[in-house]
Amino acid sequence: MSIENLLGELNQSQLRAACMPSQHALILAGAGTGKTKTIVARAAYLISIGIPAYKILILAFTRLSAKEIVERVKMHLGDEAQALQASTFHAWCYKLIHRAPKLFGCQGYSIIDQDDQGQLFKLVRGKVEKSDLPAAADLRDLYSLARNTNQSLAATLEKMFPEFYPKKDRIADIMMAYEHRKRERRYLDYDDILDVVAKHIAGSEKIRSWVASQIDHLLVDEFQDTNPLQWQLLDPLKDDVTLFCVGDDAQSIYGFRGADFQNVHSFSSRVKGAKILKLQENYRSTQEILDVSNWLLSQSPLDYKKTLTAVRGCGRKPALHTFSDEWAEGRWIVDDIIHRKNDGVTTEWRDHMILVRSGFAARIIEPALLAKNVPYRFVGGVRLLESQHIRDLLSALRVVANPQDEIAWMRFLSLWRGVGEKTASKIVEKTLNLQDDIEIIDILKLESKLPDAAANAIEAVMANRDNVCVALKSAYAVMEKMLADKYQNQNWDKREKDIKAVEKLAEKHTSILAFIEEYLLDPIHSSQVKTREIDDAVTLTTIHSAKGMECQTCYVVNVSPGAYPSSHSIGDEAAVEEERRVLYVALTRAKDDLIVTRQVRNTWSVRDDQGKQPEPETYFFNDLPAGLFDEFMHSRLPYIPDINPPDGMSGIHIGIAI
DNA sequence: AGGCGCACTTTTTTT
DNA sequence: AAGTGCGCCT
Repeated sequence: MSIENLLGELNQSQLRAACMPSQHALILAGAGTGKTKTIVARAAYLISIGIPAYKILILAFTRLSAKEIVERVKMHLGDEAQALQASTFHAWCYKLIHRAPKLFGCQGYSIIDQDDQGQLFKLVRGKVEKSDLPAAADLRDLYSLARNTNQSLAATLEKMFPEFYPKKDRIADIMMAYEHRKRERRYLDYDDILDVVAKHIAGSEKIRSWVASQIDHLLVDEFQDTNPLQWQLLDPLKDDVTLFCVGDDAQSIYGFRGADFQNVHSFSSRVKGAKILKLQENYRSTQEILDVSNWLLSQSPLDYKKTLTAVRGCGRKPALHTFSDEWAEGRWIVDDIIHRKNDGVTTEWRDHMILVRSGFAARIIEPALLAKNVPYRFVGGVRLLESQHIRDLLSALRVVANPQDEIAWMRFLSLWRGVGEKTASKIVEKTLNLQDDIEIIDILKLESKLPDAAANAIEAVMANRDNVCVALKSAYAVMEKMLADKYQNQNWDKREKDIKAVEKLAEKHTSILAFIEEYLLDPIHSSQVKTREIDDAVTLTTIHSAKGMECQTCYVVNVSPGAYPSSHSIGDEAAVEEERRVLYVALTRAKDDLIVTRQVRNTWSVRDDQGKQPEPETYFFNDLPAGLFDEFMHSRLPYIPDINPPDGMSGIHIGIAI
């Protein structure tokens, strides 16, 4: 295909955006209006008028969508687009640091992920009463949000954990201790990756112009989900780099990570001479689906100024099904998929997408899919390198690659029987300042509490430090027994398969650190590994991971009172509005059929002392107008939002279709 | 003291 | 599935 074909597929506003002169632009594009298509066309257009592909950088939100955009451009232009780059903000910044570590003051640093960050907070927080200070994970989230939003610790604390506000001085001490420890151990956490680059770009003209010289055009997808820290990265480049930002403020769903749609609303005042364009025609869905989505937004106190119109016109009416409990809901969805495929409503498994709010919620759907042998892939589950057993194994590699890696040492040492937190930290004190392999092994062998296998595992990795795959295999050979014992009652069979998968991934790498860092920033999901060979499968996904996706038939699960909005958000208007947008994103994924399901009772919603659910007055479907959905009741209980189940009957009702 | 095993809760969302 | 609390063991 050629550039002419590609541009020929665009409507007038898309074409105007794609073929803009070299000038800053913000494209406000509603759901399904061809956002990705426009970015693809823009990149292809720029290349076609002679901009070198390597001088175009596309920043997308996930690596999946980055990859997709590049592939689509390549499909149209072929070799010309070979050098086109697309990545996430994190991957882009990491590459810069990696290319010039000295320039950014990060020589010899290694990246730690969220889990490691939590471990480090645990170390510096120490053991205290649970009510005395926030948990380590909460301290980490607090720290991260403050950085991503460029706000003070005090302000962030007041918003996030007001009950701990009086302890802000002690919490500040912990933050300082964390930063000190992090520097000392030469760790970079996820936020550091962006922060380090942002600070250096802002602080050094030399660095700024070096970065700017690599890029002529910067195309940013999902702009509504960028946060102030990310804007700090873009802002200093705008005199040399042309920005093309695409977003939809009605789809901003990353507030918990500091996403700030000020980045959208203030664009024209921040970027002088910026052109603002709008894409309003929806090509994805039928009008009935958009009616529901439009209605949801119209109920908001915020004015999104969005009413999508379907170019495709009318189709089938969305359905709303109510069940007595989540198991009946899950079973029905799977049966419905099977019926649709059998009846020829759809032809492939891949024509179906099940959207859940949380990875946890998918655990109800998965067994139902498995029970009926429906092939599926789960997007947004546990990432391979995040699972405990993989981290256990990798800790042996990490301490060899970087003997200063305290977190990895702690994990590796505490794996062995007889060694807990205290003994491990005593051993770490001795090994931490050593660089020499032989000295480290000697120390480990002298520890009476540590089994010989521990030293053997490290020795095996040291002997193969330049071949990750062999290092992994030899470490596993020594650690297998211990790991099998540790996880004997926790799906060891499944975990063992993951380990084999990691060994396979390692084949493509030599350096241990490069291997780990690639998959930290570019995560592989464990379910992806298992089902890679199946290419026709139902997609099961969290709504957050479904951004940018679309599907013929979409099931939006558990749109129950207490879930939309989640009872955790009630009382916080901004949080409730974000939940509304989450639901909006879910509804607008559907092309032909939208099926919303819910439960009479929501098992997980917060209850008060009497076991009653909170007043569901904020439930998004409270004032649902008749006629938007075809409604179906599968429960013997009538649908009453705030119901107290009679004693002894909770959760045992089997749904009967009426 | 330190570690282990058991029972218990408690789950947003992601780079 | 993983974190936390508690009592018992070495």
